[in-house]
Amino acid sequence: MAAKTRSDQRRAEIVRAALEVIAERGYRGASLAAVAERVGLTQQGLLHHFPTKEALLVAVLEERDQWDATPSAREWRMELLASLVEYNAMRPAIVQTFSALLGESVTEDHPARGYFTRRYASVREDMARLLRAEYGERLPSGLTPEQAAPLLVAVLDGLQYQWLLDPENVDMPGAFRNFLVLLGEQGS
Amino acid sequence: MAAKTRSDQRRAEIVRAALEVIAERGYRGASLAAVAERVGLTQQGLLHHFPTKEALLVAVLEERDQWDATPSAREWRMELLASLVEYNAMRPAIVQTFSALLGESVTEDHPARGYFTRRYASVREDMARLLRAEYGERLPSGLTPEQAAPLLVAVLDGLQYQWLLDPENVDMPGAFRNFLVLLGEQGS
DNA sequence: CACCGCCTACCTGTGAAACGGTAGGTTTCG
DNA sequence: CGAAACCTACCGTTTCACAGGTAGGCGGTG
Repeated sequence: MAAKTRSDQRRAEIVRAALEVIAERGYRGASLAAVAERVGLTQQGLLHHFPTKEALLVAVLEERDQWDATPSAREWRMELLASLVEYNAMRPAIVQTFSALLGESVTEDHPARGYFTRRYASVREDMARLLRAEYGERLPSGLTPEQAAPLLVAVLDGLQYQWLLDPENVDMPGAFRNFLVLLGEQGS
Repeated sequence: MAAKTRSDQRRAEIVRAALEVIAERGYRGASLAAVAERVGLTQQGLLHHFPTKEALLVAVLEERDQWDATPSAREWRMELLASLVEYNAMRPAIVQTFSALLGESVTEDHPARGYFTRRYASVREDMARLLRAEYGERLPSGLTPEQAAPLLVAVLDGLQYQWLLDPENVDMPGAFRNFLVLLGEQGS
């Protein structure tokens, strides 16, 4: 599937440009004209590939889904999670895109709201599974995987905001590793 | 100071309305007309009290500063923090306002960016202070207060997003209490 | 108390820009 | 030749903001 037709290539270019513009201005602030200009198109030329602005957003979100579906279908380990954070720390643009979208998505009738709601439910499940694989039914702290999973996700997101706002003073990968210590170890 | 002149009352009304509209549409999506209508004014009438949209945002942020400055100047305890989360869980609107603003603020040239950067630096300090008062130089896990503080803040924010997106399935106060267990106790 | 002038709090009117989207023509390429 | 890719032209709406007018309360003065 997904033959590399000329059209598909163009669409991929546009989606990448949209990621950038959304990172800079958010979804509401991202104009079709700005995205179009970045790939050397007019706004109407862009609308030929994506009939509405919302269709473009959907494509962006789908791109993201394929993005972390690649690490061989949700069979991570704790170590990989830490290195994922390190990887993210080298790509502020992409982190910024989805942090901005997450923030917007809590507002009413936002077109990404359903996506994020579903996604976080699913990510929490994945994380609970991962924690169970790592620690069994009880973490060293006594929490169940289902209790710890939302905290793990919250730390990932929360650290991203602090880091995006002040990358000089917030060591995201280091902080996350500290959290893993918190999860895994009992008083030294 | 701050005599309750007619003007000050009006401004307070407007700020409250702005909080609501921002919660629903974000800052970029919040139109002056929508805020004005909510207090029974025209958009131009509103601009008499706040000369620009940005001035209104500044007033909203200042309101927030006074908001949690009231708990007797940063002398909280861990217990109070948990009950603050419970309190927030009863006021989704206000949480939504500032979660939406935080999300937007990571985009370029956002007028609230400086505010949030400063605020988070200061909140991390406050939290480190609080943790030190509670646990001394080392938490049970071995982390220093300065290492744990960003994690505490991250959990607070991250949980808010998960809860706003899916209040039925995310028990924010409960999850936060679990985090306090993680911070304070060693395996049961 | 009557009058007057002024300042505050609004209003109407207007504008320029940006927005997403439609319609329809033209080029390019297989 | 036919379809896909892209453009020009346009439209209606919404946005923040400016300009200028008006109504009403309030203080001072005769």
